[in-house]
Amino acid sequence: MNFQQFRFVRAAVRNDLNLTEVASALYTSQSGVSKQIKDLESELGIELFVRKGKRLTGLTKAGHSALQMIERILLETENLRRYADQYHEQESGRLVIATTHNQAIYTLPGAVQKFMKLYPKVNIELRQGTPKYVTQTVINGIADFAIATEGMDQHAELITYPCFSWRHVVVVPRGHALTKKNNITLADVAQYPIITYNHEFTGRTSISSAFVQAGLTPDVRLTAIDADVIKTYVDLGLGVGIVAEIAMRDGKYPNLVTVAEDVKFFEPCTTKIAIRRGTLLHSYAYRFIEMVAPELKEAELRKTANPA
Amino acid sequence: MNFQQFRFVRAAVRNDLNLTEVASALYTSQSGVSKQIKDLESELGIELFVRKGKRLTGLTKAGHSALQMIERILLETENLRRYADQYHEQESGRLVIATTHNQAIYTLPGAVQKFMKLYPKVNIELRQGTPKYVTQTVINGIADFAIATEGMDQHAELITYPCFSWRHVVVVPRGHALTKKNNITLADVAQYPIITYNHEFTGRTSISSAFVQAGLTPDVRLTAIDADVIKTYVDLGLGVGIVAEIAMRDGKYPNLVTVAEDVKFFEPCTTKIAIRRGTLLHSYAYRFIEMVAPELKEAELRKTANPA
DNA sequence: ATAACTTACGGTAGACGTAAGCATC
DNA sequence: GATGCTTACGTCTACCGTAAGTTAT
Repeated sequence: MNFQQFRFVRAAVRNDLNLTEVASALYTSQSGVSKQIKDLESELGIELFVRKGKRLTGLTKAGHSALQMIERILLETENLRRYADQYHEQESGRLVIATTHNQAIYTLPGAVQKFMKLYPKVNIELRQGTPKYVTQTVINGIADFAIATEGMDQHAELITYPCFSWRHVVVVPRGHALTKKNNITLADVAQYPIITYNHEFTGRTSISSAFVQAGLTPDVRLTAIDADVIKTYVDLGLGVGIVAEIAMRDGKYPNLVTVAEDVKFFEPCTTKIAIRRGTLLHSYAYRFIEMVAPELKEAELRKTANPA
Repeated sequence: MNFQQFRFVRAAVRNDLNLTEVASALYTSQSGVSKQIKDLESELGIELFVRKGKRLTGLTKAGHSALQMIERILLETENLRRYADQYHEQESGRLVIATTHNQAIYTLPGAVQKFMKLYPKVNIELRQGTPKYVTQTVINGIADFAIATEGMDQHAELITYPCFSWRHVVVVPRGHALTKKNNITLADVAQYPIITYNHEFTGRTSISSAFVQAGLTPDVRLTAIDADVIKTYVDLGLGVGIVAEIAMRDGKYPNLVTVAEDVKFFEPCTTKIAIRRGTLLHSYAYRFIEMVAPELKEAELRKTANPA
């Protein structure tokens, strides 16, 4: 039993049981991976993987349980290494952040800029994707933490911390009919084609529920993954946009205006930071989080994510 | 980083930082231990031990935290091995039970006998000692579980399960004055020299508190670690014995009788089984526990000792 | 003076990589 | 036939043990 074997097993599961991929992902030879896994199985006296001839097709029942233990052991070993690193006052390394487009482009830039000045030797990686991808990336330990708004609360493996709240706003080109109307209602908005986020990719619960509650079925003509695409099409006069208010603060589309911003058609959304339970981060990761949400202090995060 | 290094660090702390002892305990060379520990320290980039010249004198602050992580990693690795063993339906191995004399001699024999028939290839080791030794042995992972009455509830690392309750009884030689008296009180008992358990070694809270509550200061003339010694001296007429009622069921001292057994001078004691939290036992260990306390089922023990 | 850790060094087991073999798709 | 796992084998790293060196008690 050694850590390398554990890493191979974990990677095998994460790479669809393709040992060739595992080998390339972990920068080693395929035959070595194969042998180490077999060695581990023989030492434990149980088969971890179901094999069909020479192909791995799944985990055995025992393998499933063993995998959980192995993942925990590796997690804690990585914690130990990170702990040592930070004790060492190390200020170089990697910082992997899983996030969605909205956060990557509208909320993170300020923190990233500050962080890069403070820790010039830390390599920042933004892993951008859907909420599902974001949570998976953190659960797998590929990213140190996540910043996103949707899809992070349903996972027992994650612990989430609220950062800030915001609402969706209605956006139209300057001079649009809605800009001339007073006392705008959601029904008024629903009379125009809607351009907003793709549900599957971005989550837009608060938007949908607002229309449902008002008894309206909006004509969602076009959906996109990020606000910039949406704004581009609204700018072209193809419909009324609904985007996060933070997406309107960059002033890059001078021809677009928000309407009835005081009406608050939609329930607020809360952007959260998620850390995998039991994960200890580098000290600079906590610094980064504090830059995004100053009220989230390292001591608190460490305590809640690592009870005991 | 490898498991051997972790084992060396753990053993170093458990063997008073004496690496020579560590080497002999783990059946390896002293120089190897020394080198591996240094290698680990250099890989982590932190000193785990405080050194005074060539002698280890303590743990550093970082070493203290690292030790906790290391112990947890080793614990879970041992769990993995045991899990595999039991999946393998393995019926050979070791079963280490930490216990006190009283349990070793009066409650365990029946279970041990049954167990040895059922699992002839399992080596049973009874680690007998004081309550403090018993708890320490389980916390260190040297014993699989403990059976004892006192001193196990104060440890957060342990989870205890009540097995059965019993009381202490008053024992005298046949024909003793107390056997002729009716309506015996504790005050009557206190008029004679008392022979009972050594407080430090065995714990005798319920005995002491009974006398305190009755406003009596008994003349505890002789204390011993085990009931057989006590009974021997009572048999010689040197005083009145107070022993666990279970110790009177063997019939080996035909000249001794209990007095006023219906009076119940002392509060009941509960003998408990303790498992270190996070420890997974061999299946045969659960079988043994069920033999001692049939209501303690494997599923329940595994669930409570291994949440998540 | 003794106990105890470190350093040096040679031997060996085990991990790694290349290449060939064989089983699925 | 292509992909992908296993087996075989040579290489080399790194762990282990012996022995000598060094530092506290």
